[in-house]
Amino acid sequence: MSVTTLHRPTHRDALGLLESAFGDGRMVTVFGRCSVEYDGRAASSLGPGDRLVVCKPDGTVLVHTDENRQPVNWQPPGCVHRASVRDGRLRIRSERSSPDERLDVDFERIEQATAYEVRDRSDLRLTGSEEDLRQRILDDPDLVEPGFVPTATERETAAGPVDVFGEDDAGRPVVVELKRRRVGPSAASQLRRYVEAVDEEFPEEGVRGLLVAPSVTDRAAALLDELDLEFVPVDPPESAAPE
Amino acid sequence: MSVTTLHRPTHRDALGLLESAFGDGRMVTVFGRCSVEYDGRAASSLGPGDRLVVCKPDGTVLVHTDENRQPVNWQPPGCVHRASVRDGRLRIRSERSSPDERLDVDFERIEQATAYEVRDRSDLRLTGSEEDLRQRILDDPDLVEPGFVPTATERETAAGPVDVFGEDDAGRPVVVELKRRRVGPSAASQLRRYVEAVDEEFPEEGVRGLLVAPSVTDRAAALLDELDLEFVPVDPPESAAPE
DNA sequence: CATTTGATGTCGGAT
DNA sequence: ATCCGACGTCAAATG
Repeated sequence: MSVTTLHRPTHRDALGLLESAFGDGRMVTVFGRCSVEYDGRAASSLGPGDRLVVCKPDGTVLVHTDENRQPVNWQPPGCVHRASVRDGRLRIRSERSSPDERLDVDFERIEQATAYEVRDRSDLRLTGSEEDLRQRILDDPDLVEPGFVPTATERETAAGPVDVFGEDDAGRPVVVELKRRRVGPSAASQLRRYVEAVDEEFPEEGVRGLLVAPSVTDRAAALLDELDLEFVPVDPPESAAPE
Repeated sequence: MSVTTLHRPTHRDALGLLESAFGDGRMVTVFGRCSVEYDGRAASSLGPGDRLVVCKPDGTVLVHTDENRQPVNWQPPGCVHRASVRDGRLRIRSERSSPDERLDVDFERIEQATAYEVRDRSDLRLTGSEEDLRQRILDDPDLVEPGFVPTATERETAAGPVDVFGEDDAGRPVVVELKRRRVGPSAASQLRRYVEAVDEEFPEEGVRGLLVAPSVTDRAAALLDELDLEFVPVDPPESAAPE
């Protein structure tokens, strides 16, 4: 049986469904009027309202209102769900340690409770990521500049790994930082850290820093200019083709 | 009626429910075997599997598998949902412009389709954010250091707004960057940008930069040291009380 | 609109 | 376990 639904169940009947579903690894949704308390990395309190609560077998909890992509409250994977009935009302508690965090969802009315058997073997295939941009540049280094020769990716430095490392046509070391979208000041700072670290390794060699991205903000452009870093425009990885 | 559910509906019946719900601002979930195609800022393809699809009246779409806090695919608020039946199968399409993005969810089997009336007037009250940390420091500046006098928050500089700006007991300008949790190299770089900008405004005054956070990573500590920036430990805003 | 930054960010990969 | 950076990040505040 793939889906089991209770419509306007008693809190005790809902409890039975949840305990059964938590026990055998099914996903659960409960819709109804509830309040939510969270305490952990931060703390929050949410008064009564109608929400959709999703409990996943991996320990995730999501509390969704009718707005926004983000849940209003949640618990990440790795938590332990427990359901109980106190004073005739359903409570879903989800906890974890390190960090210590607790989420309580208290229902005053339950419109629907559902358990789902989920079979899903497919993996998402995504294109247009920074990884794809890197591959494009390795395939055609002239996209960066004529004569550029990549020698390493994710090359370790004292400041962390550099996206693409190589040499320009004059043999100078080149640090390339890739961004899949328009960048702000933080990307310029990141590139700066890498260049400074590589400069320590190759003193007197005039290490160059290149920010490869579709575009930069004004402030980032000013920062790059001040730091003698260079911006190389590239087409965005996937242009959302209007039609 | 607050919740309307169809169990193993025909695709055409599910279509009716969705069109009705999209029309009068109800939230919808559909659970079943589906495939998902996305094209926009990036592009993705997801083969068949059982997922919970949530459509919100604000234009949000979420496609959730039985794992992870994040939906495997989604559409942000502001999109327009449309449902249709092609070759006897339900498709939910959600689109927006600027940027041009499209999400298609194609069902081959529908286990359940539900529409919800959502009433929710409560707002989340959250404590433990960076904002709270700032308030704590304004209330008791000695948490930063004895004699520190804050003079402004969100003070504008050429590099952007500084969290807290003030003077130390010797009258030197102080730039404070706040973080609610353990910080890495990027926070040190951020503070550096602000200090350099303020230094341009107050040359020769020896502007100090203080990173106020619960802790720092080794690399960040080394970076701060190298840049003559200071780390000030503070208790995290909400200590997850173990018990 | 675009920019900037925080977030209970989440997530994956590497150490 | 921690560290680090990407993310179709999202979301809010601000110009």
